Amino acid sequence: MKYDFREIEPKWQKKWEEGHVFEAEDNSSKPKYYTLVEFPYPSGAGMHVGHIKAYSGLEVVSRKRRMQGYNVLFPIGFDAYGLPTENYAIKTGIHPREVTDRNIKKFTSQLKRVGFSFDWSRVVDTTEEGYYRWTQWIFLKMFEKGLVFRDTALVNYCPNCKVVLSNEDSQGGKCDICHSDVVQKSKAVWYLRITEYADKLLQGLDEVDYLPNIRQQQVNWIGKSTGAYVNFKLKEVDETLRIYTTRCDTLFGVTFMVIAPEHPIIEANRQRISNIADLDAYRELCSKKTEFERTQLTKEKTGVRIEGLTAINPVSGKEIPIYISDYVMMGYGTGAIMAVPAHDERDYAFAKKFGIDIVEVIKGGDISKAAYTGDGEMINSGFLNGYTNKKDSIARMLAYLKEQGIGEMGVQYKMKDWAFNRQRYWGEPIPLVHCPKCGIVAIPYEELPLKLPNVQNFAPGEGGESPLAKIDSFVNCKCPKCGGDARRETDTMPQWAGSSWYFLRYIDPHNAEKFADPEKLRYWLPVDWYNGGMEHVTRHMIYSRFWHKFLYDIGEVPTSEPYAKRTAQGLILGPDGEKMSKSKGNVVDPNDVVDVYGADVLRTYVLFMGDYASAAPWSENSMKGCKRFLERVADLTDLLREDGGNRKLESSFHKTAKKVSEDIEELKFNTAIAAMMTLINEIYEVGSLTREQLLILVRLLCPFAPHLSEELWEKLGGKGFCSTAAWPEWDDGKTVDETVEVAVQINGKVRATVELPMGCEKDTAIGIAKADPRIAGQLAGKTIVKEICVPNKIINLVIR
RNA sequence: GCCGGUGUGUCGGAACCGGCAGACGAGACAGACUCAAAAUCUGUUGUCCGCAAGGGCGUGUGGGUUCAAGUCCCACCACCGGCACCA
Repeated sequence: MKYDFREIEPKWQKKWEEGHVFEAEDNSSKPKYYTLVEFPYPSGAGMHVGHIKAYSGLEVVSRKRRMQGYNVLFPIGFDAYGLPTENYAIKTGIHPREVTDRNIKKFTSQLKRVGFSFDWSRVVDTTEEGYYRWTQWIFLKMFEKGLVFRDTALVNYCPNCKVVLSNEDSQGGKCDICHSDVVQKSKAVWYLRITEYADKLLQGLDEVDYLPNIRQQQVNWIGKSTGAYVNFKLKEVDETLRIYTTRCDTLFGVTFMVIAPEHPIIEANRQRISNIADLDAYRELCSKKTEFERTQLTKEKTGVRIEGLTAINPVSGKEIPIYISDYVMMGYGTGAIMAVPAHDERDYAFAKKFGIDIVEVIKGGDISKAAYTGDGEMINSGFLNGYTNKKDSIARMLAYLKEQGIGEMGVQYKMKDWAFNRQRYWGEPIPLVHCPKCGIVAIPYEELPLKLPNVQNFAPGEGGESPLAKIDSFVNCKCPKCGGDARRETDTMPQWAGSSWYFLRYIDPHNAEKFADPEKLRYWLPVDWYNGGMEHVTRHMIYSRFWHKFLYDIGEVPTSEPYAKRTAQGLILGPDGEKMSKSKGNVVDPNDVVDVYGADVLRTYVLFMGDYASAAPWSENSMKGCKRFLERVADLTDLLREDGGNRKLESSFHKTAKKVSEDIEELKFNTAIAAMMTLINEIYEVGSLTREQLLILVRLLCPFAPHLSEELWEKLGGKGFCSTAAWPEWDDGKTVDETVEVAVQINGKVRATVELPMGCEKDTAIGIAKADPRIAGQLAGKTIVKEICVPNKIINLVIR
């Protein structure tokens, strides 16, 4: 058959659409399967081949599941709120709504051209009122349950984008959007109390099947540490300085304390501190540093001693100095530490620089040279002397602290609460009102959605306030509680809000009464398989798990975890092996590929190019190999014979069906395709095949190259759509050949191969092997010391 | 520094539970077809010695376990990703 993709691809895309072939059924007796891919941000640049790879994986799984008789939900949508669109709007004056609609249109047509089997009747757009109404609704539920709070705090602020960033969005001290340096700024911001869910998010990982590296990254991100809080009495005032430590058993070795420059105890004791001017100068210096600079200066320790405040070591009773230093962070623990210079590298460096005593409490190192951080016998530690096990000494000290009322066990997380607002226009309005009398008041649920007003100027204000602050008609309102004059919150939600629950909306996208019908949620949840990029593992994944767990706790969803299984695809690199980027000019546009090679070749190639989870460079030549493969499949129609059945081919078909079926489940698409290539190479060698055999191959190929498969299916008189035909079964018994080639080794080196009947007995096999002339030659005049025979695998004769 | 991962031909990459390393694809070389090129088809293609038969060496490095190691163990090196003065 002639392979004319330009004709067959649009033909089948149209037929699928008209036949509603890929739409999920709502009231089905079939088992369900929910496959989810990360919905794209509709950028102006259009789709990228990376999107194609990201979607092709579960596309294949979804198509296979349908053929296996599942009711499959494989939806798509658009995560359309976000800065790039807004920045583009500011530059061009075109409204973000218009830009978004245009981009979504572009993405839709590109996705359809590739023939993805998405359920297009369930498309979700996070910027639509019918959608963000429910984003606001969930937010209000969180507000109601006390998970939303406002705080003035040091926040990550991007001076270029003029927005507050969450920790997750400012990794490495760089703004995630524009990559400029993030600075610390004191600001009133909204937070979601995600830390309240830290433990649940950690424990939930045991219930799900995530790739190990994904799981590990989340564990690290949550960063749970178990330790103790200890209260240090101050000499001059009746106050205590509370610290957090993971090694409370080293308390006898504490010779000084360090607090973060922002620690409130300084403000509280200004009059008492004799060198307050020095402290202020140091604090001023720190506040100017970016987070990045602060964390990069790992070698040289700086700090200032607080004159006028002295702490007392609660176990030794000794007076110890207190310093401020920027190596202690206000955002972790209590913002204060007990320093044990003998057994902590940072404290050691600080003590050396400031000439502070170093007291050894764990034997094993040489503290005149360096801090010793290993294990060993406790010394100089009163009642802890002689302990050699860290666990025991910590337990003993914890008991003591509790008994004396000076401390207790504590848990800390690296994860921080989620800064949940942006001073931007293109986002969900936060449905809260500031009332001079009542404080912060939620707007009533019935008034949702709180619509984003239409504005002309999208630029943020110079003072970093939201463009919405300039719209009086939006800002001025009545307090829902007391009816008095009030002002609306003018910040909007961050980009990650809409994507935190979109997988729920797909289940019931047109519901105007609820975010989704509970019955439908019960049927479809959890998502059976979620695939996306590694870059979302610590942000979107954590956020959406948090929202879902919250909804579970208030009885709105039936499962505690949203995603049963999570995998990630690797990047597609440019032909030069570098990450694709506009500036490098190495970006491949999927449209260009489809124009020249067709969608089926593109789809097959992105899955064939390498291990799905690893990065691999684009190679047009390699793609040509996939084109040849599909052409050779199309040409198989020339080899059809009634008697084309050949014993060898029959087992090859069974083997291929098994291999393709199993590999798809493990995301090993490259070897699945290789198996089909091997099969057609064999068919060409044999020279003929039957119609039934070709129909098997066509169905195996269908998830990868569905247009060609449909065309062949139709040509061969298959019933209905190939896409809904039954997935080929295989017979394990028939995947086995009658004979096997077994390698015969002498002293571990292969010297011959012999053809043996499958399952041949050991003695017989060795007999045949010895009879082989080449083996016999080697054995002449030697003694056989050992004979090893693994049936159907190998024979090894050890001789002397 | 900590956590995770990777290291195999010229390239992308295969290899189940330890059992013939290099499947499949690309590239290269040779041949067929062609006036020619492209496309297509056939063959060769880890490396070294050899006319050949055959043999030696080969999965980042060094050791080890085993009849047998890309695969297991120990030590190290390089690269990639994430976190990072986290107390």
